[in-house]
Amino acid sequence: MSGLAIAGTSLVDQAVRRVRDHIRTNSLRAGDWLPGESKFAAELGVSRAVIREAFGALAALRQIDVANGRRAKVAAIDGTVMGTSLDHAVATAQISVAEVWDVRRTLELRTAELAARHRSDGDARLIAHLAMSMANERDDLAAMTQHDIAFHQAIAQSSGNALFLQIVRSFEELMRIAVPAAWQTRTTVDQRETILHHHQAIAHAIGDRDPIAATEAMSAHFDASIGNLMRHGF
Amino acid sequence: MSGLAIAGTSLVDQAVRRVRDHIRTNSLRAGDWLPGESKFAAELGVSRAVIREAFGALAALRQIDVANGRRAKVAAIDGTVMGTSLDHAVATAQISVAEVWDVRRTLELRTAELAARHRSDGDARLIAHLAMSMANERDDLAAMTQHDIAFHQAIAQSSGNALFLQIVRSFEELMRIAVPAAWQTRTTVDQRETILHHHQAIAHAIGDRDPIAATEAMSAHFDASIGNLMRHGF
DNA sequence: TTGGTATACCTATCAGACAGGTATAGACGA
DNA sequence: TCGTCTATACCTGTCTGATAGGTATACCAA
Repeated sequence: MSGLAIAGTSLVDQAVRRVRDHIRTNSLRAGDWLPGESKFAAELGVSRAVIREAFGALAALRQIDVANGRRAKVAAIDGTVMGTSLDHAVATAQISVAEVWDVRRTLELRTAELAARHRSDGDARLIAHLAMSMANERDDLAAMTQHDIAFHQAIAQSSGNALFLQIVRSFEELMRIAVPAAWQTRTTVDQRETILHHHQAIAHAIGDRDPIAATEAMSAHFDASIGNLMRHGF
Repeated sequence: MSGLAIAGTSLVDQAVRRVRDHIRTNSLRAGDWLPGESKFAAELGVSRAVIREAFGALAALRQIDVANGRRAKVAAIDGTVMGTSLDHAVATAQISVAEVWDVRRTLELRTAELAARHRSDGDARLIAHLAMSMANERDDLAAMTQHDIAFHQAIAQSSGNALFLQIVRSFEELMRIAVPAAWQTRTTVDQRETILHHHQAIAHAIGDRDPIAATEAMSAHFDASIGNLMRHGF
């Protein structure tokens, strides 16, 4: 009706591109406001429904935040996008947990190394505290899982590289399922103590600002954990 | 009006969850069909507009494919989601190119190692061919960039781990800008030859099934490339 | 100056309508 | 009997217009 359809792209796609361009052209930063839906609708000569779908798509990608009553704003970075993608890929059997864990291992050997180099004193305290909490609450599976996840994220945070943190965060959903499952395959007290010691060894190495030891401790940790996962056919 | 609003979640959010649940509950795989929009609308007691926005959100996340006239189907995995997230994060200054490149380096040292272990003969041929193409077309910046990107993706492909490939693919957009930029900071013939030799060394190591040499060659490659990027304040 | 309220603006959702793409059952010819 | 073509039912893409309800701000009163 109104507006020429450009080469096979839907109006919604064009709207998405227009909003992205607006962000780039005006060098908007996280927290900055966008014009309202009607503004974009009028500008593109399309109905508000089209812009709504475009906003919805960008909100799904966590590039903008929308809320009832107020205008949309540019969103702060958020690892949940990659997280939900991973979940979907695993749920539809396009990627195996073993493959995800290999990627995790690769990244977390590096975050351990970087954390050992760049940690602040507060970082070191938090990491040590989380390793200790895991040991203290070894009988509360849910609490221990939570600490385990926080432990790995704290290390990524200490690496000083925001992207590592976001990616490690995206593993959270999968860890929430896989960590307790792996823990329950460890039937002897010995096996469980080994895992807890690994965490403390990592914390110590980072506390000592020893990158090599940190990498090795993390490597040993993954060898033990992943080996177990694989043996149980995850 | 119709349907109780559950604790602050919008109807669209509920619809998104419902569709995701449908996929999981029925163990749908990539390519499988979903019910039509009206079916979901009737089931949830909401208007079709709500379902459309939900479908749009999932399509933006590449979890489903929608097209005019036919029902939506479960989408095959696609690294562009993380790619657009990266672009957005970099464009809004939430992540620096240096941070992305550190992550790239970390992952690609591993893909080089895995490729050396798991490559097929066809993989090795393709990788060697791309390294040679880069050298042959060293004067055509666009063609060389394309081959460079394909080279790194071919290695990730040869790793045998689909997730590595998807993540490496997500760097494509950034590489398309950064690779030519970096190339133009290399003013002497020597500097450029070095980069080309690095690529061929990687290809050889993978061809020789030598994981250690492959890792080292990739490491040397990144040292040279990133060092250059950093010095020019990217 | 302070505090509260009316109001303008904005998003969330609905209902109904129409245009145009896809797929398939059934008609038709070989 | 089998292949090919077409009419049709179903589906998505988009529009219009309307209502409900959340937010923020200008303005008035104390």
